[in-house]
Amino acid sequence: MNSVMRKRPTIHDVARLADVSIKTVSRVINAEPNVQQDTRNRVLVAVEKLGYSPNVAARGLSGQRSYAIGLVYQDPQEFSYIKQVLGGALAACEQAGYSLLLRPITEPENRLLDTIRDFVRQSSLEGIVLPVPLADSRDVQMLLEDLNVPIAQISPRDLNPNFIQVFADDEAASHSITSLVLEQGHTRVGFIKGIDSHGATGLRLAGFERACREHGVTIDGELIVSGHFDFDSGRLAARHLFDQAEPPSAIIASNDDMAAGVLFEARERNISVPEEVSVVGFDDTPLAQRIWPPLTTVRQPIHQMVRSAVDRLIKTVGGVSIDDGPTRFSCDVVVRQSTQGR
Amino acid sequence: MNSVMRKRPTIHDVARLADVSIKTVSRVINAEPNVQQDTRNRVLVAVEKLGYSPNVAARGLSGQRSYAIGLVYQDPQEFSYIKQVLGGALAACEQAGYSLLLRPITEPENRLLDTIRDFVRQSSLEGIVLPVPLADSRDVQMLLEDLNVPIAQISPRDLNPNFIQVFADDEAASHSITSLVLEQGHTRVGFIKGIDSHGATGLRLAGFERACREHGVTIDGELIVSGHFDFDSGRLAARHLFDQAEPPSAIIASNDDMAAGVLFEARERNISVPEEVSVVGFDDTPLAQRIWPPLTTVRQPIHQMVRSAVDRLIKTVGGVSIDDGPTRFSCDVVVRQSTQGR
DNA sequence: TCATGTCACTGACGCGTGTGACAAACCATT
DNA sequence: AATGGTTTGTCACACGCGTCAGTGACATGA
Repeated sequence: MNSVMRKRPTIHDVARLADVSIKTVSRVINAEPNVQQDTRNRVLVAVEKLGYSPNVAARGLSGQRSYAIGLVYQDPQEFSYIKQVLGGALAACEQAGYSLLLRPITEPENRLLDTIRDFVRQSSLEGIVLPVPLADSRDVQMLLEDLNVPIAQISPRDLNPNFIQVFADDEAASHSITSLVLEQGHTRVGFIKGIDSHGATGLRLAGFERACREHGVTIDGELIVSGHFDFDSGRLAARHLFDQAEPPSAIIASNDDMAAGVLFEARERNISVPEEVSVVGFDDTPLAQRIWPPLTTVRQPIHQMVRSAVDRLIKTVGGVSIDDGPTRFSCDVVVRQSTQGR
Repeated sequence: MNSVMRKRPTIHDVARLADVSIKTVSRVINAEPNVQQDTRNRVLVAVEKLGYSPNVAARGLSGQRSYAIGLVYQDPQEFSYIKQVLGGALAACEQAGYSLLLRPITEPENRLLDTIRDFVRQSSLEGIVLPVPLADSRDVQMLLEDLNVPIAQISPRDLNPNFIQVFADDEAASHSITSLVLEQGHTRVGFIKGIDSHGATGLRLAGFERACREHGVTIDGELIVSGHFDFDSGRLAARHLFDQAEPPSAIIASNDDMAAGVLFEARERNISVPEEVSVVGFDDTPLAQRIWPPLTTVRQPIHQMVRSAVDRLIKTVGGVSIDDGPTRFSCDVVVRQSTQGR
């Protein structure tokens, strides 16, 4: 241990160097008004010189704040969704000087509330980000309301102007991609729904149905099957569709993982894609480009959505009142090789 | 705002309820000796009753600690590796009452050191977890040594008994899976290396070569090509191998993403897998089960590896000296349908 | 001239916890 | 009865920052 033990500079060191009081330094750091320009400059120079950054612990202790927000998510097989949520949340937190704490949920449902309560307590969280499907849990909402912790919901089912909410425009996206398929001449189109409790599930189905109506294609109830947003349920659904007397010539899955299941099942049955059946997914996960054929799919701006939500969450906990209400983001259709006309 | 504003209980509240001094509560909480059993129990009951947990900010402020460790990682396309690293690190942190802070790296190399320095400073990190390839950066190592922050390296290239390091037994794993292929009768086996700076790259190649020697198969330098651990480089490497006068009947890729590239390229050329060429990967990512055919691959116990590393990191920063040195974990071969005998 | 208000800045205090010195009470063993 | 260890309590202080009351200095208007 021959290296010099440099202690972290404190606000006092800065104050001494800039020849002002610590309060003035504090004002500069926190961008408060009422500081003369040249005083402000002196302080900033001193901060730079010492490499000062405020001690989060002390700041939190004194201000009764933690500058921490939490992200609670269900730990899925296909992780790319959460990866993007994470990225967006981190970006927002970093910019605002907050730290982001993670809590993946794997426990059975009954321990969920305790887990979240402990999470909030232990880390004194000031806010919580809830992606689907947790965003929809009434219990969780009530718990956090009770704990007085504001939440940001990512794509929840129910609109609520009192909460911070962001959505992808699932109905429009589904309408776009369905129209694409219909305009390629498909008339029997299968649709694989997601989990009913997801808000996106209903909207994606609605967009599908609207596109069908607009293109004068009759909707066959037999062609609408349920899935659970995972690979296996996609396979199962595909099996169901392929086994019909008059199977569809195109299948729209509500996410990429299920679309991958469809491709897998088609492959097992020697049904060629896209020649015999077109397949589309949702989400544009990395998987979409790695399977064969590469998936035509819809890309949601998840990163930006979450970033926007967390920005607002941070403003809220910081005492700035906002009135944006729920925000809806538009999606892009990404055409690849799993679709073709007939 | 009609809900009662319950304040967080403090150590004083616990002391009052248990009818002891705060010092004694502190002794119990921090597992210090010299507390009688029934006193300890009284305190624990009070803690339970109040739902008390020590204020991290105050504790950190007082003890000059932050109870935070950081995870710095390069943000790759294929995220499942980091997902597991994250899981292992979180598990270790949660158990020890630490919080884990994340810093994905997307910036150009030259800002890397500044980014890490800021990260450590701002959050007063007590330790840092470095997965590959960051674990290998000499610059980063020196920076953190200079900042006096211990590091845990996940699968670094160079053995160093002074650092906390964990490894998968890549040589043995590669030997196993290569033997599997050779015993199926393949004699021309292609091998796609990873990035040279990765420690695993050399070891996986070594295991491959040892298996070849043991099975009396001559190693053709033409069949060993380089990749970068990503899908595109896997495709490129496959192109190179398929274009040879005498192409291999089996290809071993150093990770799943590259193996997926091989499958993709084979598919584009109508080369059937596994009938005409067997393909194996490494890592057992979710992708391995979703592409067609499902990949024979190697599963590393990444979660456990990281958990063990972070456990030791936390012990180290907590002042407990450890003498385990680098630890090596064994891997499992997962046989699926991308390989067959000839 | 004086009252009033605004601006720039100061300094003591408190946030909740850990630490360490010290003392008091209790216990078991000589 | 003397000794020494164990258990518990008391008290003061430190940690670094935000808060808040308060102090001059200066300008404005009556």
